[in-house]
Amino acid sequence: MTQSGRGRPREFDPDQALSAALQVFWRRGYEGASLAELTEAMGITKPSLYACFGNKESLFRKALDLYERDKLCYVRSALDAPTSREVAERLLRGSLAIQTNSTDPKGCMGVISSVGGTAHSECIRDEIFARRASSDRALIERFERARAEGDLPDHIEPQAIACYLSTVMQGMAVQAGAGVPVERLEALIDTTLAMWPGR
Amino acid sequence: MTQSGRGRPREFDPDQALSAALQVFWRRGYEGASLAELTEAMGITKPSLYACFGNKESLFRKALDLYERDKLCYVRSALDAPTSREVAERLLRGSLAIQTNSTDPKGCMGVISSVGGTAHSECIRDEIFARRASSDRALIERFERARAEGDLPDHIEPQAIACYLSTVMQGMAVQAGAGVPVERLEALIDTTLAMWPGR
DNA sequence: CTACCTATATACCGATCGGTATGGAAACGA
DNA sequence: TCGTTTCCATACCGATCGGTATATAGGTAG
Repeated sequence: MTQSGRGRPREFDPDQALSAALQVFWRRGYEGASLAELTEAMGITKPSLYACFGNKESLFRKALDLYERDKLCYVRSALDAPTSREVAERLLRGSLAIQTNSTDPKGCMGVISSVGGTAHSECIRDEIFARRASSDRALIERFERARAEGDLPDHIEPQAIACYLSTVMQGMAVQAGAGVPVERLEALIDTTLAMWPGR
Repeated sequence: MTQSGRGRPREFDPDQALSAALQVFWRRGYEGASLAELTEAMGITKPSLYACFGNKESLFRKALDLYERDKLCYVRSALDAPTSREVAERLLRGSLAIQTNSTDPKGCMGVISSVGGTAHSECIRDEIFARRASSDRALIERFERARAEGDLPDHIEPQAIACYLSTVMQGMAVQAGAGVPVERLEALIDTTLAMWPGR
């Protein structure tokens, strides 16, 4: 990752290679993605990968950053929705959109990489849990605001409804990863929104 | 697995060994569980394992059978509940009970073993998907009956509400596997049941 | 053109993967 | 007691794991 201008320039585009790595990590999870599959998808050799991205773990973190930046950007705008119901709808439809994209792997990369696996990848799991916790905090705060603004009944706990919504999203990720067709998941979203306890 | 009465009898209890294997598969998933960790937990050597259980895949299937028999037995009785809401409640509380048992691994073994992983374990995934599909079918049929009996409003599609409920359960499994404390998941169940659209 | 620097390609590292061959040790029927 | 049958322990199999040493190819700065 030096690129000082002196010496032979690299022959591949790091952004493009990282994007290819993201696809592999997304489909296989951290441990399921082998160096062989990664380098083949990225179109580079192992020494090039290590020179540019460090090791597998740091490559995964960079891929996770890219994932959040490119695929999870809908979360920010979803939280800006005017009512709690619209927040929920944008989050559900946004996550469904990325989880069933025809060009990307099905399901959620965070779920896929944080479930199961050996003891060697505990720090990876912790990393994902930390990011999820920060996202959950933002959601709770948004629903606290919603209750203050009258979007949610007083008997609804912001933390409970936030936990509920992210549970539905994670369950939807499992379903999408299992190959459940989009139409069924759209019906699932409609069902969820029909029961939403507020504006 | 012969046990014909002739020759030296084995020194371990296959049921006990299988139960230990289930713990490992449950915690690590199919691919995350190594033969080394399995044999150590089971207290036997690799040749004993292969003589008694076949190979890793067939050991996993036997462990999955045991899992369904011992841990998923609540599903049958849950479907016998009188109303749709009670079906949902028993399913949710039953799955939470096994997913947060202090002695067992957290989360759902089916989810853990069907998410991510390499291409070598596709048949394992297919096996789990098939079992899940059969369980989903039973749930849909139960909710069809519920609608016929007036437990569910006519505008609720049995397939949609069944998909919704299993999505919540799978999301809860992800949360439990991520270490979310039981109390929060109990609140999640309460939230879900409070929004349940029927008796 | 030269000296230097960096990327690439190949081959390799020890460790671990799932799975097995082999050689005794132990319990059965006779 | 004897032979047979089965189990167990050890060592090993090729393949793959993540990661790297080495040498050559391909550029830039002077």
